[in-house]
Parts: sequence; structure tokens; C-alpha cells
Amino acid sequence: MSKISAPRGTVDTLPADSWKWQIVERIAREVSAIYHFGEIRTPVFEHTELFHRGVGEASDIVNKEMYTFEDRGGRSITLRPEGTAGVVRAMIESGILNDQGARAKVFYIGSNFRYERPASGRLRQHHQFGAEAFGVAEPDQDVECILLQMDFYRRCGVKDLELQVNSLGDRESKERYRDALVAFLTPKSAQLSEDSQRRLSQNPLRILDSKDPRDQEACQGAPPAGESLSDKSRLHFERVQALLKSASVPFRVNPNLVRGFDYYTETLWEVTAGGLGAQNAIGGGGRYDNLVEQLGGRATPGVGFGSGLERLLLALEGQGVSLPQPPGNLVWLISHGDAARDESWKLLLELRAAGISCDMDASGRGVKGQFKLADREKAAYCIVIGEDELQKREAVLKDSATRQETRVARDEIVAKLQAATSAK
RNA sequence: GUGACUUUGGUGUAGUGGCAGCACGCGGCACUGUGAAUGCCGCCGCGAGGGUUCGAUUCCCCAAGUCACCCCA
Repeated sequence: MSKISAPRGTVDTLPADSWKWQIVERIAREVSAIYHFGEIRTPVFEHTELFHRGVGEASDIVNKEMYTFEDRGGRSITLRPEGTAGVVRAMIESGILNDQGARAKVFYIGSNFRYERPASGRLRQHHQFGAEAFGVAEPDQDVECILLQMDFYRRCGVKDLELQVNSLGDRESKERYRDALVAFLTPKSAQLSEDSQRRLSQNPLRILDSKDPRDQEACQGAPPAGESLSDKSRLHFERVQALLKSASVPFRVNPNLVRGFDYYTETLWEVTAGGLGAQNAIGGGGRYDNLVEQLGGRATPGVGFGSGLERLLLALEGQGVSLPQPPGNLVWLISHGDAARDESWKLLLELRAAGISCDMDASGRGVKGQFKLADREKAAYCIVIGEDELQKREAVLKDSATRQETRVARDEIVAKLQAATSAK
């Protein structure tokens, strides 16, 4: 039979690595709780229209990267390419945002799907930790989200971070900026890259972000976003910066920072990390004050971020930072002879009933082989039972670290191991 | 989506148009009572696929991975 491989751009996470995911996810949940965000879980697939209306028709993600298919009932379904749209949909649908002045702070951990050309740090299924805060239009809320995100990185041990911030302003400021940019670039359209010539009508802000030297040349002297900001938007952005400073979070204002979703207004930000290569963004976010209304909810401001977990893990690896490996407290049962083996089996059940992680060989190896297995599985303790111990109603308890053996009465083994393994 | 490079046991590698070798690993035995020691024996592979050829691991296609662009997490 021929083998079947995992689909392109997907990976399996095996036990040798899954512990890292457990730690990172645990840190995400802990830091979210500290900032008082509650967990939300939404479907992995949604009606395609949600992303067309939410993420935006002009974005590359909606245009050419979505996994869209018709289900057996003839509905157009899309595997979510990002987390925010589904969260907003769920908040509206649940009625949480219906009350005047409603507020909610939620976080999520889950998969996103984009039809991309895979590379290191770029997969077709990737995972994000994200958070969204609804109902507060003040810049303080933007900064709380940024602080949550940066705190998450700090607790994971990521180094060499850079936070870039920018503001596109409210809807009117954004349109004013867009018009100014189109007016500036249209006379130069001939010297733009092919991609950017298309963007000029579709998504002109993206041209600023282009790395093509022709585009960068053409953008020289372009009107900065700040000039188009309304007074309110300018004050908003200034307070974001003031609050970041007062929280001692280093950042850089990047007037060319543009992000891939159409729904952003006012503040937007991106965080890059060293150790990643070309795909060096590990997370980004922004404010989206029109999105809830656009998706059929009562007009409610919102702000949030998404952070890639594969890239976080890659960055840690690239930086030589290792996550704190949880202490092993596995107990391995070793027996000599058939009667002792039966006794070990009974003890195994007792230990497990007492909540102790334990295992034993089931394939009839000799004592040496059983010790080898215990060693390979990194058992913290071994319990050895043979004829002698059986007769005396005892067992030998061996500490793997010190290799010291002590004889323990059969009736006291469970309690003794409970104390030993919980102490670790 | 564009271009370049890469792909050999579980891992790391050598090599060739006709016999695929090494190291680590894994299993057994020496050794039914102590783990990473020693010795012996053994196990596992040319990217699932297609083509050229008398014959392909080797050449071509395809696939997958990596890098840059692109995009973004």
C-alpha cells in the first residue's frame, strides 16, 4: 500500500514537541485571566459571507487564500482564515453586545487556514492566540490589548521584540488618507511594480508596505498618514503612545505600517521577533470600530490582536530559549517472575487510582530490559518487586536521580509515592 | 503565485546507470535481579508516484521541504 502524507502546509505535532504547545497555551490562558479576558471558542468554519463582509473583498486573504467550498446542503462555507470575524459574529449572535454600553473581553486559541505557499513559519493551517475587547472606544483599551500581548511574549521568554504602531484614523480620516495617496501616486503609476499598479485601485495603502524598490522610490515624499488624521484620531493615537510610554513598553511609530485586513481603524500594530527570518511578524492587531456594525450588530467599538503560535515557538528556538520543561514524575514498575508481575499489575492499578502517573512493561522483558525502558521513558522512580519482596510484603523504591534504593512496606507504597511525586 | 536549492533506515550522513555503506538508534543474547559499560548476533532505507532505459536511488517529470520575492501569524 502506498503511504498517505499530511496535506501540504500542515504538520503533525508529536509527543516530543506537544508539551511545548501545552506550556505556551497554558501561559496564554494564565495571562488572559490576569488581564480579565474570558475564553471564547467559535467554529472552525463559517459562512463565506462573514469573511467577505468582515475581512474585506480587497484583502489578499479573501481574494486568493481562503479555503472555500460548498457543503452538502449547498451552502458556501469557508475555513476561517483569521480569528476576529468569527468572534465578532459570535458576540453579535449571542446578544452580548445588544445592551447600550455593553462591554466584553475575550480571548481564543485556535487554528486558521490560508492557502499559502508554505515556508518556514508559514503554514496552511496555523494556530493563533488572540484577544478582542468590545465596547470601549478609548485608547486605554488599545493599550491594554498591546500590554496583554507583550506580557504573553515576556512570559514565554521571547527576546528581541519590536513593537511598531501606526494609526489610520477613523473612517473619514482613512478615506482622506487613501484619496491623498491615490492622488500622489497616480501620476507615478507607470513606475510602480505590477502588483502595486493593481493595488492603486484596490488597496492603495498596501503600496506603502511594499518592499519593491520601485514602489519605495515612488512613495518617497508621499503624504504621511498623520496629516489626514482628524483631531479626534490624532488625540487618540497620541494617548496610545503616552500610555505605552508610561507602561515602559518600547515601540516605534511606523507611518507605513499597513495590515492585511480592511476592517482596521485608528490604532494598528505589529510585533516582530528575531530568530525568524523573512516571516518575522509574530503578532499584530488593531482597532476596528466599524466591524460590529458592518456585521449586523449594534454599533460597538472593538480592538484586538492575533499572535501566531508556530512563529512564537520558532522564534524561541531561533533564539536558543527553551521553555521550562515540566518535571517528570513517572513511576515505572519492574517485576521479576510471574507472581511478582501479577503483583505489579495490581499495584499499577492502585497507583493510577491514586492519580499517580505510572507504567510497566507488558512484553515480558527481563529486569535489565525493564530498567532500560524506565530509563528511556525518563521515569522518576522505579518500583521493583521480586520473589523476596513478594514474600515480605515489600517493594524496592528506587529514585532515578540518586539511584538510591529503599525498601518500603507494600501498604505504604501508594502514600509514599504520592508524597514523592507531588513534591516535585 | 514566481525563481533557486534540497530530498538515502527512527536520527545524522557516504555513495553509484547494475553489489547501498557508516555512526548513533532499536531488538535479542552473553546476563530471569538493576539502567547510558563491553562483546556477539540481528532489525530498519534510496520522497507514496509517473517516464526514459536491458536495468533508475542515480537522468527527466511530479510531489514535498527550505530560501528569496509575495503575503502575513
